[in-house]
Amino acid sequence: MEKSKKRPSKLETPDREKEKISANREKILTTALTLFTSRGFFGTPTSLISKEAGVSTGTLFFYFKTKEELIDTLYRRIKEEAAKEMCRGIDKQKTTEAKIRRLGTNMVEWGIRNHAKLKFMEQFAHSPFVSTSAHEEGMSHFFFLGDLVKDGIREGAIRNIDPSLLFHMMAPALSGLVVQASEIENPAEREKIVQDGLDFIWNAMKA
Amino acid sequence: MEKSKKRPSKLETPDREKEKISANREKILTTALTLFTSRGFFGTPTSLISKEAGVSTGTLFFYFKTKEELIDTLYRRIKEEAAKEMCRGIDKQKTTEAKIRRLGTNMVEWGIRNHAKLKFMEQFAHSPFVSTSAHEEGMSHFFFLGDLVKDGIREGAIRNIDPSLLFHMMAPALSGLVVQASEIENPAEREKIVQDGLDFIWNAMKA
Amino acid sequence: MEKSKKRPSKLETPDREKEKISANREKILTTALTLFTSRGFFGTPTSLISKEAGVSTGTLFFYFKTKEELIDTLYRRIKEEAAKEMCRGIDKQKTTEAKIRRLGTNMVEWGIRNHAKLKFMEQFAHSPFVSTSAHEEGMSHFFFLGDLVKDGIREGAIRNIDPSLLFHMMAPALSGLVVQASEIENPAEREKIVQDGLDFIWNAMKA
Amino acid sequence: MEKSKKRPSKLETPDREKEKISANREKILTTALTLFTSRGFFGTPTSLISKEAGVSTGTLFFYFKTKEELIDTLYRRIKEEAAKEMCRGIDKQKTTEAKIRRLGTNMVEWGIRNHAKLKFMEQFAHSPFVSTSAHEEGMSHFFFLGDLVKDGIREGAIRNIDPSLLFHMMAPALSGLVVQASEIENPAEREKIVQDGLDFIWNAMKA
DNA sequence: TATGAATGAGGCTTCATTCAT
DNA sequence: GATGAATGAAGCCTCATTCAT
Repeated sequence: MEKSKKRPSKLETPDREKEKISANREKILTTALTLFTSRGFFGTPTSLISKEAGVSTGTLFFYFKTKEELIDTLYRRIKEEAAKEMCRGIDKQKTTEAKIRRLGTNMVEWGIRNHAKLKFMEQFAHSPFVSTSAHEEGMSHFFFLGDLVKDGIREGAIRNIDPSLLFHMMAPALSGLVVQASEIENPAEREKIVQDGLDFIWNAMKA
Repeated sequence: MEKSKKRPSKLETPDREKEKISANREKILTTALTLFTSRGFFGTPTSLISKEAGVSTGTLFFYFKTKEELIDTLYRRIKEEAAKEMCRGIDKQKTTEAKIRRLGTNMVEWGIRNHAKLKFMEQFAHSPFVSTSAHEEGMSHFFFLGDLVKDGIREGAIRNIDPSLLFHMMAPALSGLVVQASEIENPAEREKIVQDGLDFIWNAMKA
Repeated sequence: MEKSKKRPSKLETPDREKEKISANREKILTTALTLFTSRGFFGTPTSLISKEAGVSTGTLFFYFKTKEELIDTLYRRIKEEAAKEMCRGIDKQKTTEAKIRRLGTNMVEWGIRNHAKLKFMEQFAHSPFVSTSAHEEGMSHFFFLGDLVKDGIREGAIRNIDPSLLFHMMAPALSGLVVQASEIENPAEREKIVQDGLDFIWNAMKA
Repeated sequence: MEKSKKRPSKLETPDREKEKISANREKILTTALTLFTSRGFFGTPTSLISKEAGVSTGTLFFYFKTKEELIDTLYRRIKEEAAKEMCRGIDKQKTTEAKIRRLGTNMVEWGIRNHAKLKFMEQFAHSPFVSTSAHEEGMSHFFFLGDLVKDGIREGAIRNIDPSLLFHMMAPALSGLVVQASEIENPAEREKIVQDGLDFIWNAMKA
């Protein structure tokens, strides 16, 4: 209704204002991540988040207008980070198979280093607590996957089936692999699992 | 005044009376199923369930001691039904591949006829709202799958990888297929999708 | 969104269901009346109302969906009662002057017997806390006043000025009289004030 | 660093410094006036006032220790202004009637030019949000009215009734007139209404 | 003077659950 | 079996006010 007259930002603050940085804001996000994954969205009162984060209720609602906005922010961030991590080094791979395998490895490695984030994504991937717009934004980061698949089909490396179907079967399978792999401590064993899993996926889709 | 006229216990339903039958009870379960899938567990107050079911709050809590017990009952029922449906006619199939394919077709057909139940399973498969015991009981109905896989590996029909990993990649992939297929109206198109999906899965696991 | 399927009311309950009678409901209304007049709308937390009424928070919100609905109900009731009281015996008066005087006397007497209600009306007559619809309903009970004035003008008993203007000057003047009169204990003195006040009003409007 | 350069105290504003002058302070007062009249006291958070005034929360509380002090200041100012306006040119009128009529005209004209202030006075005239002391100070500006009435009675121009009663009936009637008149755009029509209204009032009180 | 992040008490409302009828 | 009024803990969020910069 009323537009905030956005005072001209001082020179010191460059214009990437979208994501203000603030120690408290970050503490809240980190704490919320942990709590949401371990207790669920409704199982985590905002009062608990602020207490655990060491700030007051007021502070939480100063940074996030609603509880939903908090989870949305978290969701967007993590999806973006995951997507970025996923495609790391993919363009250096020559074959489609190599790309797919690299992508899987990336995901597994990220999942192991970021257990909480992985669980968060698993839990809220289809959750109604996350706004549609956040879901869409989150999804958008993975569009490159669709392209990769289409290219693979065109080149004859991937079986010619509906890319959407392929995506909706491959993604949860990969997800399952990451979860299984990330639960294994021993690096050698884990490597074995990951390779088996990637075989599974690649066999499923290869032409 | 006369208490418990010792109801004639039919042979099929011995008196472990876990599942009392009553019109109101059923109405509550049916209503809850729809509401839970469309609004989520916390988004569905018990008062709404009872109102929509046309009974009083008291009645709901007469049949189910807590809200959790209601969702547990629902979960157990549906998992059991899904498992029963899944293995229908499997023993008549000769090869492992045929069995796997039959199983997939069963699931898809059931998913189409029982959209609400499918969504319910998707939503609450990993949900903390469902008690651990219900989750375990639900899972137990699918043990036969593990056996099927192990047999397949022993026979050399299925690739020799950790059955648990295989299960945790195959199950969500199948799930994805059912969801995708059940969203397609045209039977011919759907059949195509299903076959492609089953190819995907079988290629993934075959030796 | 969803219409309550209004079960067929049992024979014992005649169909004037609009205003359910319930000891608790009445206690809440009475308590709220007192508190609102002495502390204002925002100065009176719902928790205080329920505490003073001797019921739980839940009970208050069982009978009134929101705090606003509570004040609305109160407002409608009191306006209706006041209007009913105001026109008591007016049709028995022959002249317009007699009618106006009778009406004034009625108001004063009612105001003295119902001090809290009088203050409530004074305070919330133009208040934004009361919904527009309640304001309109409340006003509607006083339409007969407009008719009375118009009749008076037609008959030549009242000066020919815009009835709306007349109403908006007479009403608050009468209101002022009631308040002033109701603060006087001694009946004789009070009677004097009332007569002076009515003279004031009648002289103002008479042709 | 140099503190209080001992501002040159103009003769008109001796240093009782009750009313500091500052652009920001004035902006806050103006904004608050508008917001309070359109949204009420409790409906207007201090944060909204400061935002709309284009200053920070801190600044608002620098000039006004509390929210109540803000409304008090506003109330005192407006009452004083209204009273000053009301008696403009009254001493030049010879008869009591002329004085009363002049006073009414003054009020109406001021009310039209200062709609927000008029509404503010209407709304907070009996409000508990305004401190008693502010109410008393505000009232004191209108004492001259009491004197005018008493004089009128002594001279036989005004009917001999309790001046307090008269005041409490006349004031709201006049108030009603101002509101009604100020809602009319057309100057000629308005003039008509004002004259009718003043007739109403004068007839009410004349001997 | 001016800023705006930080505070925390307190307000309104929801909802699972009980129990007398 | 069935009803629905009653309960009260707990949740989300607002907002006046402070204070370090």
